[in-house]
Amino acid sequence: MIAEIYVLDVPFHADRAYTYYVPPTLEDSVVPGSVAEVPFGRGNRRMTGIVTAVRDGETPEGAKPVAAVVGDGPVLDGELLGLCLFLKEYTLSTFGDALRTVIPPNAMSKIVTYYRVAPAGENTKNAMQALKAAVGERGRLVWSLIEHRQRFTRQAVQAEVDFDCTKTLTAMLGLGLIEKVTEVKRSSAGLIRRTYSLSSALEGGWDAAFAGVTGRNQLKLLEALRHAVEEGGSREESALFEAAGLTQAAGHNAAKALTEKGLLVAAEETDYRNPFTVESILAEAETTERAPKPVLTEEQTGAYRQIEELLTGGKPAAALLHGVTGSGKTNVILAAIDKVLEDGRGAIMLVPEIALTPQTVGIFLRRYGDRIAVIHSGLSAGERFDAWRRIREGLADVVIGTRSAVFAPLRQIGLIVIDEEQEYTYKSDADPKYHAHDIARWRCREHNAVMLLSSATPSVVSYYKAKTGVYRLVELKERYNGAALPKVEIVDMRGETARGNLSPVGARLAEKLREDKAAGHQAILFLNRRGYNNSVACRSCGKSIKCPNCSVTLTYHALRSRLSRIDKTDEAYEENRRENGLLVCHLCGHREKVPEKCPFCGGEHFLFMGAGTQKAEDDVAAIFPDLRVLRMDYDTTQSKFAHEEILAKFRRGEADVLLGTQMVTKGHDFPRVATVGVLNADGSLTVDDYRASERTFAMLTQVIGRAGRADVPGTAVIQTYDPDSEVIRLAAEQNYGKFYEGEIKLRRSLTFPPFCDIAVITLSGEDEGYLGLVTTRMYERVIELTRLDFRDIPLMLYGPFEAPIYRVQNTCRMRLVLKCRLTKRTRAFLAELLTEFGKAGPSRFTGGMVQTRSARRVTVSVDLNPSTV
DNA sequence: AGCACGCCGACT
DNA sequence: GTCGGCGTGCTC
Repeated sequence: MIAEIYVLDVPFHADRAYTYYVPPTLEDSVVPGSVAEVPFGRGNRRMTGIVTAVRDGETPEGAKPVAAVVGDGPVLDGELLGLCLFLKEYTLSTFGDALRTVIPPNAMSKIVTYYRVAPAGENTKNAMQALKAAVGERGRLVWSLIEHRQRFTRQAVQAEVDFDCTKTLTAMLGLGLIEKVTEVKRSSAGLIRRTYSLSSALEGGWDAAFAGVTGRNQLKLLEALRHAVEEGGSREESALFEAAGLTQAAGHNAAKALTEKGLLVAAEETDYRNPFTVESILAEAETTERAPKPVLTEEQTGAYRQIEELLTGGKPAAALLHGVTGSGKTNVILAAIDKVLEDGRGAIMLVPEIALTPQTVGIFLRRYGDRIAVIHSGLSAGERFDAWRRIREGLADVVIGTRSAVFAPLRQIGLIVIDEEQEYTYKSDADPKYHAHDIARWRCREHNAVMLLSSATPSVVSYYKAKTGVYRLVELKERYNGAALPKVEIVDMRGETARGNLSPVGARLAEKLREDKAAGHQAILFLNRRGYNNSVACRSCGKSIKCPNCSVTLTYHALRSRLSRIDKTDEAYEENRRENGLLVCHLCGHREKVPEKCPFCGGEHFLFMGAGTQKAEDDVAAIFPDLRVLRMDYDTTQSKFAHEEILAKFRRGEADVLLGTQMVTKGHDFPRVATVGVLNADGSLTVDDYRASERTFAMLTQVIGRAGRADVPGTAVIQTYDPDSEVIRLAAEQNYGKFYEGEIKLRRSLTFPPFCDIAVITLSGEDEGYLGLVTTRMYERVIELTRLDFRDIPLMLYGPFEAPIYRVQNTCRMRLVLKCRLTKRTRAFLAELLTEFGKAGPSRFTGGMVQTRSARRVTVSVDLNPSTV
């Protein structure tokens, strides 16, 4: 019997099925989807692999035997195995990356290789002598590092020395000083995490604790804990044992001893609570009753009927539910899910971001209760695995979650809903760079299920597919419960600036804020830029201060929550800035003080330009001292539950204004909000991306929809420097149809999606010159291949370009952009390119023109239809 | 990626 | 002479 096995952790160009033979003893357990331990490579090192196929037949020349099968039974069923293979081919990723996306890390046993010091024997002393002779000073150094460790990995040693330690370790291995061990790290069965902390009853803190201990393992454990506490590491049991270099058993003993001495306290807990438990939602709703089946309006019923028809058709299908804000799309979705559940199948509902859509989640939890599994990036590994198992075991059959929830291991899928389908969070930007739409479509085919995209402002690509019959188009045109659309006012900010109003809040918006306050209403202000000032420029030479590692200007962030408002031209103001804030890079996190002198010309005065959310908050507070402002942006939502807390506070009426970035525009439903203000509507239009209009339209439509939901008549004030903009005008009218018509014409004439696909090849490396060389070679190779072996695929090649942000963390990035049609054949071409590059290595790829060694690292990645171009 | 093999220059 | 750095090739 022979098995096809994908070995994990191999580079792209070696990532294929390898043929192993199955020893008779393993014939029962080697099945597709099972995890195998196999010898791989010249050294036959133990690697983890996934069996993708099994068949009878002659053992081919050179096949090695499967060493063992790990875990109980296959980790992947047929569908998910197929999904991994699909992901690999579709996104040009490795099988291993695909696998790790499809299943949670805890679900699979894996093989770990490490070294340990051989038990001291007769020949250790002799070996030490030989060691010195064989590997010299390096051997001594490595030995001193590992001598007292129970076990260690090569990487751990490599991290501490500046030479290649592989040879030294190999020599030690040969001398019998150390031994190599492989171990199967079993999938985690339990979900309880035990953490340790220093006993609070202990007087004298760490010093006292260390004074009370003599045992070596105990000291190691204590030291690891102190390190974790002081450096912010994990205090979780196994992490501590590992950091202390202790085996599980030794760690347990040490921990037990320390606990008995009263020095340590153990706590069994989950890292943090899942905020979306049924209990917490029901408690907030002050009811334990399940939400009843929603009552549909006539129009909603019509929409539902169309979807029902697809659901009962027994064939895979896709539909786009296009409904204006407030038309009750959620009701239609709930009805469709009810139908699917009645038929004994499950449903997946994707949302752009869980933390920003607590209301949607709440609605689903109230309706489906314990049948729901919630999946999002904030889950700890244990929580994620727990949710995954509940789904796989059939305990949960409604899954709601972000992008990765599309992989939920439901046995029978009836419906996959993608809410706010145009959101770019559905595209992954890490390998495998998949789009949730494509995964949903593939799975729906496998399950004869329906993919339902839903949005008030669909992406142009999806709407085109609906218009051309690829998707069924289902439209909702009425705002339900008759709520009127908010009144939209477009304010020309050029006039404001001319009148000397430098505040990001114009006169008209200020007036509305006053009215709202007087009437007891609330307002939302949106500004798509965080920080205080966008950039800081020298008054003498006009140059702005840039990040030393990246090619972007630094943003000024105030450290104190409020800077006192002083006249902008005052020198004292500048001094104030210098003392109370920092320049921050939004790409790499670099921070520095505002310099005393301009690094270019030595000038001593700086201009602080452009307003971010921090400054807007300050200005609003200064203009309206009695308004209570809540700011919600990246900086104020870093702690756990920060989103939820800010939103809850605002909902309870503890603030008058909610001011923030993109995250204030999402589907929150605040009944008391009368006014929404867009402080700078042009910000997203000036971005150099063919979807800039589409994004701006969606964003403005969304913000406008936040105004005046219930009985409060709403107003949206859109401030812009380009009041004639067609996009802004159409968004104000909420006229998607007309926006689409204009946009699709443009896309057709310029050949942009949906009339082509875009593949972006990015090359990155630290040495600029060398990167340029490799990029040129890659460019030439693309031309060669498309003239020869791949003459048949139509494409247009652009570039090489510098990436829009050329340098990030000192790594330069070059790009080749291809307009093409993504077919099997195009993918094969790109795979060939990647394989050649990987096999040959950059040095031969450039024909031997090699520069300094350390710089000779260039990585290539391909992104198909990326979320930003 | 990781490992082994084989080729060169700089040392004892 | 040989150690170790470095390039090359291959992975069932």
